[in-house]
Amino acid sequence: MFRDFTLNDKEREALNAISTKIHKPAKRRIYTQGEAGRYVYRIRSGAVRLEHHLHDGRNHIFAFIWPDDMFGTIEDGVYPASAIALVDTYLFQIPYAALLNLIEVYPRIQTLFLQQALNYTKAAQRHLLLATYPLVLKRLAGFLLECSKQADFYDQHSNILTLAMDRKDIADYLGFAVETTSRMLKELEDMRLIKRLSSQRIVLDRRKIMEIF
Amino acid sequence: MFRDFTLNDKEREALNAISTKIHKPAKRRIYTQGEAGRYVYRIRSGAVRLEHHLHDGRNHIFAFIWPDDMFGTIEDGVYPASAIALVDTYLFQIPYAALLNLIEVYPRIQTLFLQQALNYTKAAQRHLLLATYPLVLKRLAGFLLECSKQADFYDQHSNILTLAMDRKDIADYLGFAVETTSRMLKELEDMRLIKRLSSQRIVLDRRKIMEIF
DNA sequence: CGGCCATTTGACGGGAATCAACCGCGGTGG
DNA sequence: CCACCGCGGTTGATTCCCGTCAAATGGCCG
Repeated sequence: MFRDFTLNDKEREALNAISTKIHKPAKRRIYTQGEAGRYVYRIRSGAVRLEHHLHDGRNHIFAFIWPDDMFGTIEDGVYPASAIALVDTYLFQIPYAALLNLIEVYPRIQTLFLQQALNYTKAAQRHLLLATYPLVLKRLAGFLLECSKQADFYDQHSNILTLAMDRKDIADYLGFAVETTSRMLKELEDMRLIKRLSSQRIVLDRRKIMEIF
Repeated sequence: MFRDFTLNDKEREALNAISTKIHKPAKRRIYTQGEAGRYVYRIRSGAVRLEHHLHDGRNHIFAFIWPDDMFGTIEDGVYPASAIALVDTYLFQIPYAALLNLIEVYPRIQTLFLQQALNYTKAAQRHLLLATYPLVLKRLAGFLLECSKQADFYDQHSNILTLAMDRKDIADYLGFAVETTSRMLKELEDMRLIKRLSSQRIVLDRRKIMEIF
C-alpha cells in the first residue's frame, strides 16, 4: 500500500524550501551514532553506509543507501547508527523541526515517510535473508545482484558493476571476514560468473549468478 | 519520532468499528505466502510467527509477533510471508479496503502504521544483529533475553520464561540447525545460566546471561 | 623510489552442520 | 491396561566451511 504515492508541486516546493543541498566527499562522516539527531537526509547522488559500532569491536553495517532514498531516523533524540559517505555524495539535508511543522500544514508529506519506512523494512528483510544464507558464496552472489539494481553503479550494456564500498564494508554487511570477501570473489571468478577488472570494477554474468543463487 | 503518538477516542472507535475479533488455535495458519492480502492483523493475546519459505527448502522466520503488534504487510497485493499462530491466539482482523477509506477521514490513523513500520524496522535490525552474531551460544542468549521482554510469557518473580515456539522455530529464526538449539540450551544450563523445567519452560538468570552476551 | 593502505593468498584450527541413533511423552487403538 | 506409534527433543560421531593469524602483493600518492 502507498506504493503509488507522489507529492504534488506545492508539497514538493514546500519541502524543498526547508531543505539544504550539501556535499560530502568519499569516506566523510555525515553523522555519528549517539549524536543528537537534528536532520533527515535524502541522497541526490552518491551512496552512503549506515553502520553501528558494537561493544565487541565488530562493526555492523545495517544498510547501504542509494540515490533517492532517505536516512537519518532517530531513536530517543539521537542517531542509533553512523552515516558515512562511500563515494562523493550530494545530499538534501532536512531539519526535523521544520519538517514536523510542515507535516502539520501538508499532512500528505507524512505518507512519503511511511513509504520510505516500508521500503526500508523490505530492504532490511532482504538483507537479513542475504546475511543468514548458509553458504558465504551465495551471500556474495546475492549481494552482487542487489548492487546491480542501482542504475548509477551498474551499466546494463557492458555489465560492469562499480562497487561503491570496499571489501571490509561488504564483509561487515554480509556478516563474514574481509578475507572471505576476496576468496569468494576469486571463486566466483574461477566459476566464470564474474570478472574483476579492478578491485572496484567487476563484470557480472547476471544470468549465471542467478542460477547458483 | 512519532513515538508518543496515540489515537484519540473517536479514531479508536472508528478503527474498532471495521475490525473483527477472530481466534486461531496453536499451529493454525492465519495466511499463506503468495495469497492475496485483504487483511491486516493486530494481536490481542497470543503469539505469531512470520515465515518465508525458500526455494532451497529452508524456512526463514522473519519475526515473532507479540501482543499489541500488527502484521499483514502486503507487497504487490499479496502476502510476502506466511503467518502462523504459535499458541492459542486472539486477533483483530482489519480489512485493507475499509482501512484505506478510514485513513481518508482520519488521516492520523496513518501515523499508527508509520509507527508500526518504524518499530518493525527496529525489530528487524535487532534480529539481524542476533542472527549474525559469530557465536551461536550468544545468539541464543540474546534471543532468550529478547523473549523475556514479553510480559505474557515471562514471569518477573519466578524468572520463568515460557517459550511459545519450538526448537525448530528458534533455529529458523537465529539461522542455525535444530540440533544446535538443543546443544546450546544444554551448554547454557551447564553454565548455570538457565534451568530447563520442561522443554518449553525455562528459568532464566538474566543477570548472568547479560554478562556473557 | 618508498611508504601506506587495501586486497589477496596461504596454512591451520575450531565451531557448527550433517547424518544418525536414541530418548521421552502423549495419543491411539487393540 | 499396555503395546505401539509418531513427533519433538536430545545426544554422538564425523566432516567441512570459514575465521584467524600471517605474509605477500598491488595500487596510489607524496
